[in-house]
Amino acid sequence: MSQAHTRVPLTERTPEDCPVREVLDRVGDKWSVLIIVMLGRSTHRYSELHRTIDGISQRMLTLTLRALVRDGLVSRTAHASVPPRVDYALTDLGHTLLEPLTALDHWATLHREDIRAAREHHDRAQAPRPDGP
Amino acid sequence: MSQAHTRVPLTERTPEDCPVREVLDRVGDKWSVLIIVMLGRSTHRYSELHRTIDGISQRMLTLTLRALVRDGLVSRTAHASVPPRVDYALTDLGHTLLEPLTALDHWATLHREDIRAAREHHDRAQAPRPDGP
DNA sequence: CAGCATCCATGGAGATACTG
DNA sequence: CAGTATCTCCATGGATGCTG
Repeated sequence: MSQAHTRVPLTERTPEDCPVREVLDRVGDKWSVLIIVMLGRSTHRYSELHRTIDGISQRMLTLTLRALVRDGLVSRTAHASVPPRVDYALTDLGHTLLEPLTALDHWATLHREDIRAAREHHDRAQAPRPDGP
Repeated sequence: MSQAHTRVPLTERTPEDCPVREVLDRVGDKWSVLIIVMLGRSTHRYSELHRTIDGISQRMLTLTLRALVRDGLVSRTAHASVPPRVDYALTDLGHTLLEPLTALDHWATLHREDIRAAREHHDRAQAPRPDGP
């Protein structure tokens, strides 16, 4: 870790140059973060994730897991037992991602109400007036 | 800001309970981060953003800016001059978001090659065999 | 149990043309 | 200059049924 930063603060200007965007492209979808966080706590089987995540379809769970495995963030371990058993766990790489996500989470927890407030304020500002414009 | 953390580490389990997901829902889209980062450096006018972001359509620029303004992350200042001039800037709230985004950026910069490598490795593993399966 | 395959609805996002 | 208005396309994602 000596040359990694050629001083490109956050982004240059194009979506492709931007590392943050790369992460968000992989993890900014609807389910990845949930899964990563779940696996950050402990290893889980497919069915556990399916039950716990609540709202996710088999399709999306499978697709998302595959993507995460492909990117080396999650490991997949299939046990050749009679009722098949597959465990998913965070890789070391996946664990390192947990930290910046936690930072984001702290921000979100601290400011979610600010956003809510701003939005309501803004909506109230030029909202549809009940008795006409 | 004293009771904000009832100890919900990152997510409970549902997408709705999860603050991180809330942020990603607002900022995980294709352009928000780019804009936030641009504005993190300095105030910019509409046309500057449109030129600089490169690839963004007027439609998406407008929509994204509106959403950011609505959420209180960006401020919009219209100067009533002859050629209209509108400046966009980060609000204080927007600036605080810059920090966790920077954390994400550092992670991305550090590990983008790990992901690339993992993906290539994985793709090579059970890739389409040239001479049939 | 742990998926895969298929169909289908939604809306995110680009291209283009027009306006205050 | 700083947007709006339409049209359209396609990726995301849900529901359902089948399989090793």
